[in-house]
Amino acid sequence: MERKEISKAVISRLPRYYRYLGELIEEGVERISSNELSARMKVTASQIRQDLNNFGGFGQQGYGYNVKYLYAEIAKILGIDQQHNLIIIGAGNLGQAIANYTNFERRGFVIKGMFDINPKLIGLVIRGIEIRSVDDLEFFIKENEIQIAALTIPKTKASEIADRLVKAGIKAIWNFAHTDLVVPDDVVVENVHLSESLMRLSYRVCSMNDQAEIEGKTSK
Amino acid sequence: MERKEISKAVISRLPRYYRYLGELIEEGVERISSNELSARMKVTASQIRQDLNNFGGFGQQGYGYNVKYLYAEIAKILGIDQQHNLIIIGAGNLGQAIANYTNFERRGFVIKGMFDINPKLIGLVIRGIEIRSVDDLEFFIKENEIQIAALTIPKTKASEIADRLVKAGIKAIWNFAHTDLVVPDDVVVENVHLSESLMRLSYRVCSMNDQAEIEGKTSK
DNA sequence: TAGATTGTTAATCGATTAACAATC
DNA sequence: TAGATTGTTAATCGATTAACAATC
Repeated sequence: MERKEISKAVISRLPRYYRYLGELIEEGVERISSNELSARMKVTASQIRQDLNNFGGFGQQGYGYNVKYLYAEIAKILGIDQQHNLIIIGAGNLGQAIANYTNFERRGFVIKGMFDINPKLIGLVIRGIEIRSVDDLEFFIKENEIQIAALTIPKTKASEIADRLVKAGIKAIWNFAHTDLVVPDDVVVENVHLSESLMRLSYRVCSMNDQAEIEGKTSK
Repeated sequence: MERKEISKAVISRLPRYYRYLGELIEEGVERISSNELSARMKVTASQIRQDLNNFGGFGQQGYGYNVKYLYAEIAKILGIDQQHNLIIIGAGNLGQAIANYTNFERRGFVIKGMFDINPKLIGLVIRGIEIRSVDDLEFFIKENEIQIAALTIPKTKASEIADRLVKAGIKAIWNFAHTDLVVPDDVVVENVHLSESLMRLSYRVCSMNDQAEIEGKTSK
């Protein structure tokens, strides 16, 4: 069964399609054409059709796409129709923010436990999730069939913990630490580097300022 | 003064270069060739040279790049050699996580205030930053020359607050709400959509599983 | 059936990589 | 000077957009 490799660009657009389709369902819209969706999402209709056709023909000529059907299909593609067991390592503000975000659960991401090294935090319960000692990490992962670990700890500890996670058989790391983790090929790492995001923002603010200056000088 | 438009891909790589150069400085490395850096960062040397040459010739033939100099130059390009005044709107866990992250300050991002609508939070002080009522938003922005607003509030309130921010003269929004904000062309929006990041992770975990299954069937 | 809109192929555009002359 | 490595041009690769035949 030959599986065409899907480009990263396509995959990263899928969640956004999913979000818009969810909104359409809430609005009670039953069907939508690539053209209408294109206008809403500010992407080309061509791109929408190309992206979707990587996974199959979900539409119908002359009709468009059935919103609910497409929504469900994208959920399947993203794997959010299945349950994913998750742990959070690092029970600081960021870890707690994730633990408190109930929407993840609606997408099948079930937070089974939190871990920290701070004795003051260990034993606390957040939204029904207990904070445990990192000493119990390996045992807990196996016992609870944990697939994903969110890493919300300082970068100094990150690679050490990542190694332990890999050895314990974790499938994926959602990495918030400001460092690039080195893991085997069959372990997925998704980085959320907030400081890099903020720097990109800074660049754009500055280049916007420069532009305004130039225009101010030349036109008026 | 003709400014060549720099592609988004290049800009999004700059913070990563910056991070690696910072690590090299810590290690006491004085100079580095595009080839050595390429090996560390797992990108091609060609890409490094191309990326940097968008902004000027920072290297020297036969020598490579001076680490400290390049580090400082990238800081200038990103605008993190300047101070940026920032506010956080939404003093929940995520807002507090950002407020507590002292590294932002080292890059010139100074958090001047936090805002919330919850009376229980208003008046609290986090790391010297007071939580204020959103009623005071417009006054505070003008009084404190705020350029950037981090939006860590639920999506239902996001566009209303975004409109107020734009009217109050904010230059950039760091948007953590799960919605696309509509703002004028001269206002920058940088999105951090955590749920979309988690869905991408989910996709990759699932396609990894599929692959393992296929290989399991065909090879052994 | 006629009109609408998809699925898909072809054309274009942009980004990455390779190659090498310039130069420290 | 000879060796190393950049800056930059050319070649390749991939992603986006346009076009249109297929078909509901």
